Amino acid sequence: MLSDQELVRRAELKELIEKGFNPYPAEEFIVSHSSKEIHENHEVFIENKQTVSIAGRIMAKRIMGKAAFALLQDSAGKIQIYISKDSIKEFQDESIFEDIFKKLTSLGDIVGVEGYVFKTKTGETSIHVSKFQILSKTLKPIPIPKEKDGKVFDVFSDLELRYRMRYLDMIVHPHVKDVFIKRTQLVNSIRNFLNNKGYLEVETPILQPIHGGAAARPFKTHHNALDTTLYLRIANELYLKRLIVGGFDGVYEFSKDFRNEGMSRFHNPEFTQVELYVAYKDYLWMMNLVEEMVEKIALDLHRTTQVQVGNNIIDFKRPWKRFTMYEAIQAFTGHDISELDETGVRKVARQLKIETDDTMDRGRLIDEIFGEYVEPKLIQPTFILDYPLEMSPLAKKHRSKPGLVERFEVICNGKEICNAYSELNDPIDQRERFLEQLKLKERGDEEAMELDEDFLRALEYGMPPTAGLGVGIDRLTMIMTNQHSIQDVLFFPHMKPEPSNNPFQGLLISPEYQELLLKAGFLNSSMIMNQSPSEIYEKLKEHQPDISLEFISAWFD
RNA sequence: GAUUCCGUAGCUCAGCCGGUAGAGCAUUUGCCUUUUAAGCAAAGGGUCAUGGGUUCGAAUCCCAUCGGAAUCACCA
Repeated sequence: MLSDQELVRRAELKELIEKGFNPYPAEEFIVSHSSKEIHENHEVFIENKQTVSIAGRIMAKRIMGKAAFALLQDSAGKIQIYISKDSIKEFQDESIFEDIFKKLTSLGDIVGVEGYVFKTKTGETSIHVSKFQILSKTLKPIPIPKEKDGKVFDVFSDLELRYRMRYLDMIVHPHVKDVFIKRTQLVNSIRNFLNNKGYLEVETPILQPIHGGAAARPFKTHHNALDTTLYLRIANELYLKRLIVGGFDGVYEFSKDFRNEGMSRFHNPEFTQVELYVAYKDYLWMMNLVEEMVEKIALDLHRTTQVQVGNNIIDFKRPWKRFTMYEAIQAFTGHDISELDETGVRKVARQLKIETDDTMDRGRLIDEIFGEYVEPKLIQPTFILDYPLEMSPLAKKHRSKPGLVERFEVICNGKEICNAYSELNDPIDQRERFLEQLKLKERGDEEAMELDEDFLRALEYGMPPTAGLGVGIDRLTMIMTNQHSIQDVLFFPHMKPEPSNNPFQGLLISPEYQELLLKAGFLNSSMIMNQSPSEIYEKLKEHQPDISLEFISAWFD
């Protein structure tokens, strides 16, 4: 069903065609200036009565009989146009104003105009239009907010619709684009930084027969020709390390990774990391690189190391604070757990009112204490180093502290933004760590890592000592652009699939029974699949007594 | 998964101790040649998320379902 406004626009479209105007012309429209360029040079342009041509979307229309003002929005901003019977009659037929602009141009339509720059009585730089043309007719009304004295009216604020229809969101809220421009600048900043260091950007498989490199549940798919199971990668770590084995000194990849887990303002099923591996380096060296790189990102994006995030100002200026995990826990809880065994740590955890259970080993307990008492309090970028071995099956054992690995994370604004190790390159130790993971898997840990024989084989051929790093691009972008939710730094955040016009999609049910189902309160396929055939039978019987249970059961096949 | 809140016109929202569905913007028509939330005059537009219950009567009260948001939990 089309709304009255949609019907009106379709009628306008028809009339345009009947009058001989193509509402979607093929020819190039030559744009001479952007709205921004005109505003920036308005004094010169006005003095010279500079002729400009500009294209964009009509965002406001104010008609006063034989003259009118409209706001044109292009990718750079907005500019007012003035169009009247007199302003165009020298170059085009008067009817272009009377019929086309006044009657057949709607808010949201994309138009092209030509004219000279001038200033109105009220002092607004505008274009005095001599030629007007519709370049694309819109069929749906656009929820345009109004603005006066800094107050905004009728903001298009439905988050679901904004995320589902990001194109509409950005038309209506152009500033949304700024976040994404910053995101690309951030990626470019990292890429330039790593390229300047001489590291090679590479691509590795997204479809993997064994999902490795992280602890997470994967998305599973199937390759028909080979009749094998494949997984969307949860990380690319093990492939990049194979490249280090193969002889590259430094490789990195911007990697879309996929994790089949819950969603929140910090989690999207697909997200982006940059991973970097550098041969002959260790995690201490990597800390300096991270500091330098993130400081540079802040400078590239903001020309200062200080970034406003929520109520805090975060300063990325080097050097950042460094704590070992034990030091951090002692600093924030007063407990020194460095010498305690599992029982001792559990006792401390209980004192700190942390819920514990018997499946938690020492490493997990420490992580809980850290996550509860330390992480949320670290606002300024802070290195936490030397993690318990149990939680890091791919990290090298600490050179001097038994039970720990050479690993660091950077915590910023209460969240992890990167993770790095001196990479484990001892193939025998690595095999043992994988076997530990298998034991966890047998105990029901769905996120324990798989044993990857080919990766072990690669290590057996020898991997140089290597430092590795993973940086969460989405979370870093959230901090660098002061966004509260990961959905605000992804153009198209994951959403539940939109209900289609056929609510019973995926089920073989004829239209007459669909009607019956709707009448009985079954609105879509999931509501049907959640019920047993006999439950549905009982309900449908009330509306249509002669229906049979067998008939309904067939829908489930 | 838990708790709380929300779903009324294209957009933003009001109406909710039960009694004929409202406003502004948007849309349509008329007037208006420097307006800027333009103005003035008029008109059209709603299965009040869905299904059921209570009732003489439900947008309003109750139950269930669907969808969304926030916080928490999960995400080493």
